[in-house]
Amino acid sequence: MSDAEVDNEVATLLRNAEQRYTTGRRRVVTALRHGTGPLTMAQILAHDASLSQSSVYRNLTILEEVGAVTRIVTGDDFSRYELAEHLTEHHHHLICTSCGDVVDFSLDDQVESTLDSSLHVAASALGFVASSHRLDLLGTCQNCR
Amino acid sequence: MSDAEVDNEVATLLRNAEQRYTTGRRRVVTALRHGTGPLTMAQILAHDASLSQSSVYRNLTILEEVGAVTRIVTGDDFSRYELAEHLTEHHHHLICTSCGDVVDFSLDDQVESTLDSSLHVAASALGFVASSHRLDLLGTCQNCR
DNA sequence: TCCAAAGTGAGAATCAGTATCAGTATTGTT
DNA sequence: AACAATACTGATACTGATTCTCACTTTGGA
Ligand SMILES: [Mn+2]
Ligand SMILES: [Mn+2]
Ligand SMILES: [Zn+2]
Ligand SMILES: [Zn+2]
Repeated sequence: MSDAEVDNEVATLLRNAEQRYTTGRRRVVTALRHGTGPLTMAQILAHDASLSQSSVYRNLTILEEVGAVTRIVTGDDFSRYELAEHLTEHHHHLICTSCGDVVDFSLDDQVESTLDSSLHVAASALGFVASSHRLDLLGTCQNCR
Repeated sequence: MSDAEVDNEVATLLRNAEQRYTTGRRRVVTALRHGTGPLTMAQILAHDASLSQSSVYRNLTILEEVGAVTRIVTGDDFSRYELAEHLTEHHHHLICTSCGDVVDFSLDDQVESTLDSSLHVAASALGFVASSHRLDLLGTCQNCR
């Protein structure tokens, strides 16, 4: 999805929720488009010094509510935020247990689909209706070795 | 692994770290053995009213450090704690996005092993040394439908 | 141009989790 | 058994990421 298409889609999502696509929100989306993984608040603010922390938090919450942003929790003290998968692609996260850094990665479509079907079987055995999965790889990144 | 074996193993892990296996720590381990998924602080305290919150937090941290307990973060505001996988079995979590409840589930060994090899391939392509994976299924539990 | 509704940002408040510390329990030693 | 050294406990204070508040600003429609 091109930058313009993402922008369009975010605009639509916000409009449908009767929210405006303000400059601040555009800047947050731009920040999230950068980087190789989900970003922390500190990273977002570092990327765009014109942003105010309280507004970014508020806008991330709204963007998440309308389905444009996903909040990622990895285990350290900070949440991380990324564009929702329907604006990017389905992917997963490599989480460095040493420095906490998070980067995206993807699996073959075939692995994904066999995984998905196994998951649905396991889920329905427990009366659970599955909507999505989350798969993280824990280990050590290149820098930390 | 039987109750006694788990107890033994936890005792060894603590001893090796020059920590004692006190009554309070035994009670925490007992609480974690109950339930069908990782437990929140509130659930642990509800299971055993004799426990004091600050000591349970401290002891969970120690039990995690010695490798007896794993801390799980699912996205709501509370951490959850479970016995480490080498004291139970490798498994994953169904997370209800409505009520926040978390229950364990497992996949076929075969699915696990093909998944693991795909993950290692993807990881090494990015200079990442993988040590374990984490797989959650998000959806709606039986109660919430 | 005006108005009403939505958004902003600086600071206060919240709250899960952590640190402190005086008192208690356990271990090893004589 | 008595003692000292060390670990543990639990009430409480503190921390820090996130959320809330509210006076002010911006936006979009009439
Ligand atoms: Mn996947
Ligand atoms: Mn697995
Ligand atoms: Zn690292
Ligand atoms: Zn539920």
